[in-house]
Amino acid sequence: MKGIRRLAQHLDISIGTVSRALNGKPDVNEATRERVLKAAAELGYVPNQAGRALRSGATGVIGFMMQTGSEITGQGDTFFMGVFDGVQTVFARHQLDLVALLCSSEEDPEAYVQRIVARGFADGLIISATRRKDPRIEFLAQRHIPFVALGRSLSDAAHPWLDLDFEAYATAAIDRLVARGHRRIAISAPHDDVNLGYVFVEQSRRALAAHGLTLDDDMIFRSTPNEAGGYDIAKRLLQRPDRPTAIVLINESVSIGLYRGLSESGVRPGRDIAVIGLNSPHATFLSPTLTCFGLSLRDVGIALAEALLATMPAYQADYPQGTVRRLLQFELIEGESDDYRLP
Amino acid sequence: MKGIRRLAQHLDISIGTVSRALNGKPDVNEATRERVLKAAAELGYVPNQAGRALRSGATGVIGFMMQTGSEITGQGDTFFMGVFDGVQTVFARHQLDLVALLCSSEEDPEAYVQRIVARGFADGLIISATRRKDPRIEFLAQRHIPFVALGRSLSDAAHPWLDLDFEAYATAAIDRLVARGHRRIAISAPHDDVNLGYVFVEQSRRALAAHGLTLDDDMIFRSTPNEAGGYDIAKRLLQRPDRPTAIVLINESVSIGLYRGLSESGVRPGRDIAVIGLNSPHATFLSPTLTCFGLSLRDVGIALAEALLATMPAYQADYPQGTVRRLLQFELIEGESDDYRLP
DNA sequence: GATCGCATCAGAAACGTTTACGGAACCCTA
DNA sequence: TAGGGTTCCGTAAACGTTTCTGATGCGATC
Repeated sequence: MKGIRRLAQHLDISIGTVSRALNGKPDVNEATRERVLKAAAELGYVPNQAGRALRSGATGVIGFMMQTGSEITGQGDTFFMGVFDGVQTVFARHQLDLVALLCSSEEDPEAYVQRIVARGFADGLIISATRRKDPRIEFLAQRHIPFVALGRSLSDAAHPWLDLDFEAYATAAIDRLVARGHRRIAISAPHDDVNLGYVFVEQSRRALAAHGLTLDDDMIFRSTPNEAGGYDIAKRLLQRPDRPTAIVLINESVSIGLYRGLSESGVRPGRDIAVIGLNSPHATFLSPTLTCFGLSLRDVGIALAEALLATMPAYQADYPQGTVRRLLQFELIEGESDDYRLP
Repeated sequence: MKGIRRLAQHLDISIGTVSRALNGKPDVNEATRERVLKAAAELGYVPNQAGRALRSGATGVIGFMMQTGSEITGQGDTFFMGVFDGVQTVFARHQLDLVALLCSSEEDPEAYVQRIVARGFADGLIISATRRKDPRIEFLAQRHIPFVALGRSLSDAAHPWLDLDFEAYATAAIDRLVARGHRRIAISAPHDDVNLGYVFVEQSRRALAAHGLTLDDDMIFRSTPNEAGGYDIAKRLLQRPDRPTAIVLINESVSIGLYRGLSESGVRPGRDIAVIGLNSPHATFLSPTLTCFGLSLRDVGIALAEALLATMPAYQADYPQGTVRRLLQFELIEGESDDYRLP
């Protein structure tokens, strides 16, 4: 005898009642419920996932989809670890378990999502590394699977999403550099396919225009969003006759690579060139310290979790239902890397 | 009509036969199997996870347990991503899905594992951040749950594990520094509770002894295994009258923090002190470049996957059964940080 | 020509849970 | 006392698979 049957037998009670007691259903005597709860704890009873999922369709699991072995997102896992932490603090209140769905770079993300959904693996999904055109979104929206996307897309589907305000970042960084006298400002840019890349370039252009400046194409340094990319940017940048006096970067890895590339030529951030970075947990541990914009990853996670629960009817008591669309703001962390000023 | 029933109806065949055809069972005509496979692909049929798990106990999922929000393991950045990538390349050959089981730091890891197992969530487990005394191991071994531990423990249970050879690292690093004339060598150490901490300190002691040197207690710099810890080490180290001339570190975050702490005082690794680090993907992007020992994270993942499958009877055709216990070796990546030599 | 073995398939039970339904006991009211 | 409501609980069906047990047809064997 196993599972709920064992528990029922032990209490000399029917399995139906045990189930109702455990799930907080109304029609069960409070005294009985106490007994059941106590016995369950003692016997270490945990409902079998498969049985529950099969009958009720609910798994108690939320999946966070992320890609492994991928060079395109450039987010290391300190990023996700921080976000996970935030998500979990919210989910813990609702007995929801968070698991990371690891989609190999060998597999098509859309096929992966379809598989996961068809298998009935999770009650809801958080998808990350959203592309501008992302078929996962249409698929999930059409099937009414509860989900939230970390990153905007071009999709028409009225789906919930959360994103970091890269426009505000571009504006703030450029304004800061212009105020310090810079006129030839370079930016780094990842693949246009991810939203950050597109948005960041366009907004930088507008921010410069607001100061009567233009963003020349050769001031846009495209690269892979990792150390090698940053290193490469440094090399390309240094051999320019009209070398930019400042550069705005889009993640930590690029910053570290750039630092290395510059230092090999004796060029020091903050003294010979101004550098502003983004989302750099190590910012204060680089040398010189990196001026960057960042935010609490935990807060990102919390916002994600709340946005997801807001789409799930089962939680409408706690979270006002609706499709959340929200931009999270960065905060400035001042360092030495942009101390370089021009008259 | 849904699921396998729909498929069976569409083919005018019984559901039993469909199931057997899909699962490669022997007693089904090859022509029928072809038809079933074709129809399944066309209709996009994917077996429901819950149904399958309930009946057969097999989920097709392997869980990689890791802790979030924890300060103790100190494995930051790309460590897990690299490992995942390796694990997946092996699993992909067997239609196994890898998911990361995220155990919040709020929850007791043993309770978490019990919950996951009782729910029948996965067919096998990879546990990381193994402690010297780790109740998860006894629990899993006793229940005969297929699992492999990343990291050794003191457990008597004859369980499979995989670990990095920290002893060899300690020996190699110390030998290298001694050969360069160093006599006052410091080491950094994380919590003794994680195996790395214990093993590393003890082996460093032995390695020094082999050269007629002793490891004084005040040359063991305990710290949290992150940037703040490394920074703190630098500060403590610099105010010593008998300042060590070399230091051996245990991960990348500590190295970065130490670099920062040193540079604030104008002390430069490789010129004023010798530094050797461990497992540092950014090693060549630091300035000066960090001499460190590292290995392919992908290989770690592959070894983990193979060790796990070697414990699962279902895969004995491909992987000789047995309990793998294996130490993975580091390789030296030479940098500038240990250029500092003494006569 | 009866028997056996083999290949192939249909049918049904089982996995552990949730939940719709109905029944028993009890209290209240007319 | 009959009727109706409420509270609590037991029963059984259902979820989508896998797998066990037979059944059928057919060729080979004696």
